[in-house]
Formats: sequence, structure tokens, C-alpha cells
Amino acid sequence: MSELPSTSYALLGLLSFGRELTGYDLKKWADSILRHFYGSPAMSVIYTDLKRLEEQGLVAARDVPTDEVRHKRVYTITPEGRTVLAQWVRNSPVETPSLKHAVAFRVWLGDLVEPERLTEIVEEHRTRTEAVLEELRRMETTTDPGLVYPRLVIRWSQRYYENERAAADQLLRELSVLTKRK
Amino acid sequence: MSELPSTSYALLGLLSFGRELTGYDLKKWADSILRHFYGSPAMSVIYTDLKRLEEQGLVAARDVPTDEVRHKRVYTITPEGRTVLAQWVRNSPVETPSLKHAVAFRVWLGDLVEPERLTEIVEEHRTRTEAVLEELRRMETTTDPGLVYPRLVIRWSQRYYENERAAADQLLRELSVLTKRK
DNA sequence: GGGAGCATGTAACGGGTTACATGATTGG
DNA sequence: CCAATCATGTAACCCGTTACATGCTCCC
Repeated sequence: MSELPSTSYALLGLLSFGRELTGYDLKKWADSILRHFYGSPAMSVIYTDLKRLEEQGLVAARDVPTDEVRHKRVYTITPEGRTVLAQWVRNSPVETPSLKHAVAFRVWLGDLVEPERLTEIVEEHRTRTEAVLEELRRMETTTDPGLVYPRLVIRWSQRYYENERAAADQLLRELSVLTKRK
Repeated sequence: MSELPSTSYALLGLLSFGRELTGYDLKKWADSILRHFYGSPAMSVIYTDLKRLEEQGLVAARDVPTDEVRHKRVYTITPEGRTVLAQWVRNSPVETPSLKHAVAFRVWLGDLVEPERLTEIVEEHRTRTEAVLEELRRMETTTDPGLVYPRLVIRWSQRYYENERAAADQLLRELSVLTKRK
């Protein structure tokens, strides 16, 4: 059994919590939490992946009527799907985390721009980070306490973005020195 | 003037420090530092991208003989290349940093595996993080103090991976509780 | 009336990885 | 002598993004 694309594991992972979900639901959930540490696939990928996973017997689909004439497809993970996912979590080589940090990259090239502009960029990043932290805080309070591991990761993420914020602040301090010196 | 692929900016960025470099040099340098916060492109991409950048007049190539019969191609950034890069750094919308953290993802799915196995995975991650930190420490001492911004980012990265390590330690503590409780 | 949210897909494109190919030199 | 390093490329492939396409319901 060869590897699935990582998006498929993401979907299986979301479904592994046992709920019956539509593609649309999966996207929303991925956007709300997975995005912050593993990325969130585009809708189009979700629908095509779900189809493939169904062919492979890793998820099961069922049509549920939403009104007299229309319906939606809800998906559940199958026992085989659960097995494949668990095997992957347990045995597959753990890829090193990959980070693509456009802000850090721009700071790295700081000589090419005015420190003032660089400061703006880092400030914007700080603001965005704040927003993520706010989201994570809300998520912590609204997540079922029974979900021990997801809660662990929410706190892990909080710590991550708190560091991100603190690092941004540190950069801003250092940039202000460079600006004055100019 | 449309956007270049982000790999091209990475190469222009490396060349913007003014040295004459081969594709091979660029790969080494990207592996040593860019990898830690922006990713490092595969060799094949580097060579094809350099060719394209040359066609676009953003880099200039020169053949330097290595022995009687062989030679290597060394690249420099052109004034136009520098302008394009600076414009990008200054004006292009800053993509939000993206993180793909296979370790966090596995922890998130912790219910699927034994806490002992999860602990192993996090421990391996911690070890790798330590190695990166060691690398960054060496890099800090060997980097030209005149390179203010790169040094800023080296310290930023150190902070980042120190947080990564501390977060791993925290996870390990929490996992040990879960293991005992079992 | 219109925008946001729910809901599902297809098609085109491309950036980037892996595999394949070649070959010289240096050091353990 | 063999592995690592230096050095350069091509080809196949695919994962994932963007754009395109459709239509309903609910609320302001």
C-alpha cells in the first residue's frame, strides 16, 4: 500500500473523529484548525480526494436529502480508512516540518528596502498573528474537553503563535534601532 | 511585470549579496540557511530557473574554466534583477507564513496510536530541532557581522527553534502523564 | 436586491519533487 | 577503492492552486 497524498491523510484525520461530514464541512474545519499547523486544502482537492478515497474504500459516502429535490453527500471514515490512517501515523517516516516564512525572507533581504517599509511589513505580520491567537483562544474554550489530543495541539499552536508575536516584537525593536541610526 | 515563482526570488535573494555563484553554490547556501525559514529548492529547479532568469536579464552568466577542458557557470545578479527583487520585497503582498508540521499533525491524531509511539515521534523531532539549533549557533559565529539583516534572521530562527524545542519538551511532559494514566 | 453561506464539482495550469544521466576530483 | 563533493542538466510526474461553472436559501 503506497502513500496517499498528504491531503488525503488530512481528510481521513478530520473524519477519524467520527462525525459524518460533507466536503464543505471538511473545508470549514480544516480552515479553522488544520490551517494553522498543517495547511488547508482547496475545495477542489477535497472533492476529488474524497472521490478517490471512496473508490479505495477508505471512506464511505451517503446521500442525505436537504429538501424535496436536493441532497448532499456526507462522508464517514471506514474501518479500513481508520487502519490506513493509524498505520501512517504510527509507521511512516515523519517529514521534517517545513516553513515558508515570507516575512522572515523579506527581513533577510532587508538591505534592499527602507527600514521603515520593513517595519510596516513586520507590523502587519504581528497584527495577523494577533488575530490567529484570538481565534485559537476562542477555539480552546469551544473545543470538547474530551478531545485531549486536539486540545494539546491547540495549546501547542498558541505557544507557537505567541512566540511568533514575541519574535515580531523583537524584530521591531531591532529595526527601530536601525532606523534611528540611518 | 508579473510575479516570478518564489524560487526565483530565493535565487535572486542569494545573489543579491553580490557574490558570483554557481548553481551548486546556490544550492549549498540555500540548504544551509534558507531551508530553515523559506525552504530550499531542488537542484533541478535551480538550474532551470537560472536559465530563465538569464533570459529575462535578471542574472548574468559567465563561463569560468575549472581546468584545461572543463568549466563552470557562475551567475551574478544584474541591476535589473536587483530592481525586480527590491520591488518585490517592497511592494508585493506578503503571503502569510505557511507551516506544514507533520509532528503536530500526528499529535493531533494521538488517539490513533499508543502514547509511547507518539512520545518517540516527538523525541525524534526534538533531536532534530537540537541539531538545527547547533547549526544555527555555528552559523551565527561564522557569518560576517556586516550582514546585519541575515544575522537578524539567524537570531530570529534560533528563537524559533528554541521555541520548537521547548514546545516539544512540554508535549513530552504532557504525554508522560497520559502514558501513566493509561 | 444582493451578498453571504451552503453545496458540488471540472479544467487548466504550473511549481516543485524525484528519478535518471554523466563525469571529474579529492580524501579517507 | 570507494564515498563524498563538485558540477550540470533533462524528463516524468503529480499535488495543489486558481479559475470557471451552477444554484439554492437566508438575512439585511
